[in-house]
Amino acid sequence: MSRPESAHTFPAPLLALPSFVLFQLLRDARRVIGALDDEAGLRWPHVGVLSCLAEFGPAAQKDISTRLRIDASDLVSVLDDLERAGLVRRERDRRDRRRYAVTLTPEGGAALAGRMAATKVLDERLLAPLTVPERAQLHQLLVRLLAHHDPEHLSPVYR
Amino acid sequence: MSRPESAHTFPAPLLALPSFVLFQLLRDARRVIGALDDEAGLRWPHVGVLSCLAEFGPAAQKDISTRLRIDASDLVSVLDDLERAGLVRRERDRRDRRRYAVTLTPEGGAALAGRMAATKVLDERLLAPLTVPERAQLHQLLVRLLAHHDPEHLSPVYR
DNA sequence: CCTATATCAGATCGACTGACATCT
DNA sequence: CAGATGTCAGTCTATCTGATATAG
Repeated sequence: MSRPESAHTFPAPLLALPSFVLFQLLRDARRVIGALDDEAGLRWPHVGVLSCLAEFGPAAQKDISTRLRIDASDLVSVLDDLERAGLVRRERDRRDRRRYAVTLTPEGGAALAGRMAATKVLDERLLAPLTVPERAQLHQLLVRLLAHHDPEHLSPVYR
Repeated sequence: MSRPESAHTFPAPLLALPSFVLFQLLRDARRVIGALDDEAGLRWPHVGVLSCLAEFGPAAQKDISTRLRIDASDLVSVLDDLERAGLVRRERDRRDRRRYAVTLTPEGGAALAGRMAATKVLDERLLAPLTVPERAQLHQLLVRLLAHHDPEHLSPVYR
């Protein structure tokens, strides 16, 4: 009659909350994508920074911090890692010597390209249960949601 | 002509990855829902446990751990918190004295109800940019994705 | 002098690992 | 005995707070 509640089903009231489903999906995804992280030594903030530089060109740490919504203090060690690996360079901005001009190296560009390709494969696996139009629909809805969030009203303000 | 790239837009290649959009949405949501956490002293694992007990009745810690996909060792301190707050009770299972029978108290039920109501409000705010049918569509797609994930194949196995 | 940028030290949380006592 | 259950100690990442040195 009624479907048996397996030991793996979540409580229905939680599944009724979109934010909970979102959260669980991401926990699952982290275990898959986390494998990529360990492999290359690049975790998500590293990839974010590389992508940021590739897309928008050299930037000060504050710019990267604001755009990726990462705390500026946390960015320091990420850039240390990337610089040590030769994927970015930190050069003082001569116009404003408080700032660095963080630039992507060719090696950084290559590392990013490889990582993006691998991630794309995992993303397809993540959406595999859906039909192609459904995947597009879901992706579009998620992007719209994210776009409508007002970064100015998010606390804390990424310093 | 072309839309100006504000200092707040993410790199387009990242936005093309559903997993990235998912991740960012959740980071935003966490700041909103996190306010609830601090207020009541109940964080997400606490709410998960309460909901689990309300939905499926008294359970051993192993059962809760498996169902919520939380590590059994992490569950210990969560239950300590809940027990100290009088929201659950730990009673030894007389049939198998390795196990506890964790039961929800009336106070636990009340705390859960209040929290779920508050969370529902925040979830509606999260989906506010979408029309009502779009919200249903999004939610349904997310639930289907989560349902198709095979918990058995997720590592690590929640001990 | 006040602000902005980058940095450091430290705290918290969720997730994970390994070891261990107790019970079946 | 082996295996299951609950617990403890400790690691790691992401996030956040507060303080500080340097530059505009």
